[in-house]
Amino acid sequence: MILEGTFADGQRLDEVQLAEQFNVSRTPLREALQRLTLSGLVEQIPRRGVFVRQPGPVELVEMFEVMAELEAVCARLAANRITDQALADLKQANVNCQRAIDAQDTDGYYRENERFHAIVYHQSGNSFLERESKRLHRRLTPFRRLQLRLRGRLRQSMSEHEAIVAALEQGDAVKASDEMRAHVAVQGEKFHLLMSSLKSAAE
Amino acid sequence: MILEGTFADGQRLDEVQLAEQFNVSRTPLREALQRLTLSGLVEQIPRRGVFVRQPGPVELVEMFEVMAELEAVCARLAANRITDQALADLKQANVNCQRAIDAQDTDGYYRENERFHAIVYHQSGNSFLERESKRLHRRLTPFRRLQLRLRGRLRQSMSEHEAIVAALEQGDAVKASDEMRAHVAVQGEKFHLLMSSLKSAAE
DNA sequence: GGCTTCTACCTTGTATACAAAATTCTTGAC
DNA sequence: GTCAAGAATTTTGTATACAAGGTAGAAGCC
Repeated sequence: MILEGTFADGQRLDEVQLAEQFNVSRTPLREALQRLTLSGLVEQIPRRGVFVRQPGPVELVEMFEVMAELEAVCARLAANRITDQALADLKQANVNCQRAIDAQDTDGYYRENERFHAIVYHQSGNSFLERESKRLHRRLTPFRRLQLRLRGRLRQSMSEHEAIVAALEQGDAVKASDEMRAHVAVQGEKFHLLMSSLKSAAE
Repeated sequence: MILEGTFADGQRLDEVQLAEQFNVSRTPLREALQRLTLSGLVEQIPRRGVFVRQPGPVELVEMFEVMAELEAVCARLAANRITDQALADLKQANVNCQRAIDAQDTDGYYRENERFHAIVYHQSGNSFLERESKRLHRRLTPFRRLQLRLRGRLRQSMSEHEAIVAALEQGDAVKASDEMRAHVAVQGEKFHLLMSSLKSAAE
C-alpha cells in the first residue's frame, strides 16, 4: 500500500488530486477510501475529508497486546486440533527460516515467518478467528517487520518458534498459548525498538 | 438495522430498488453497502452485486468462541487494572439486572447486561481491545438476545455476573478470565437453543 | 427434444455535472 | 492594527448519464 511512508500522519487526502494521479474519477476513488477507512488506515470525518491516521505509540502497543492474545488463543486451540501434516509444515517453515537466517535473507525469513503464523491461525480450527488474526497481522505488518532489525532477534525468534512447535506437538495447550503470547508480545528490547522506530517515522 | 429478518440469506440487494426505496441515488447507497460489506453483514461479489450473508451455524459458533476469548482477555486484564469506581458500577449494573428479572423486564435486563460487559471491556485498559470487543458484541447482538429466552437462563447469567465481579474484586485474573469465558461461551443448553433458533430463522 | 450459441436486456461500475457545506480571503468597522 | 463578518473559492456529497460486463431468453443446430 502507498501509505507506508509516502503520507505523513494527519495529512488530508485530496480526492481530486488522488483521482487524477490514478487516472480514475472521484467515484471509485471515494469507494477505495471508504475501504481504507474501515481497515483503520485512514479516518473519515464527514464534510471534512479523509485523513491518514498513523497509530500513535499507545495504540500500537494496544494493538500488539491484542495480537499477542489472539495468537495465544490460536495456539491454545491448535494444541488440541492440529493435524500431523500441519506440524510437519511448521517444522519445515522453521527449517526454511533457519536457512534464511544463515543466508542473511531477511525477506525470505519474513516470508517463512508469516507462513508459520498463518499455519497456527488455520490450525485453530476456527476460520473466523483465523480471518480476524490475519486481518490484525496484516495491519501490524510494517511495524512487526521493524523488530526483525533488532540484533540477534532472528535467532531468538527462531528458538521461540521451536518451543511453540514442541508445545503443540505435546498437545500442551497452556504452554503453547504462553509461548506464543510471549513470542508476539512487545516487551523489553522490542518495546524500545518500536518506540524509536516511531520517532524516526515522525520526522 | 434492516437486515434483522427482512432479508433472506443469499438474497441479492438490488441497488436501484433500494435507492428509490430510500429516496437517494445509487452513489450514496453503494457507499452504504460497502460499509455493510466491511462489517460482514453482506458479501460483495464484483460485477455480480451484493448479497446478504447470514452466518451459518458453524460460523456462528466460531464467532461466539472468539467473543468468549476476547471477553476472557478483557476480564483477565481488567482484574489488574480495574478501578474502584468501575467495580461499584458493575455491582450497580448487577442490582439493576436483578430488578429487571424480578419485574420480568427483558429489555431492561438486556440493557443492563450490555452495560455490564461494556464496563469490563473498558476496564481492560486497552481501548483497541475495547473497540474490537464492542464490534463483535454488536455483530452478535441478535443471536445473543435469543439465549435470554432460555428458561432460567436469566437467573444463571446473574450468578455468573456476580462470580465475575468477585474475581475482579479479588484481582484474580485467571478466575475472572475463566468465569467470563464460560459465561459467554455457547455450550450445553445454549448451543441447542442457538441451533433451533437458526432453524426457525431459516423458514 | 435437448444443447449450444448469439443477442437483447439488465445490472454493476465509472465519469461527469451539480448542490451543499466548509474554509479562506477580503473588506470593513472599531 | 486587529477582529469580525461576509463573500468567494475550494471541497465533500449526491444525482444522473454512460460504458462495460453478465445473465437470461430465444433461435438454430445436432
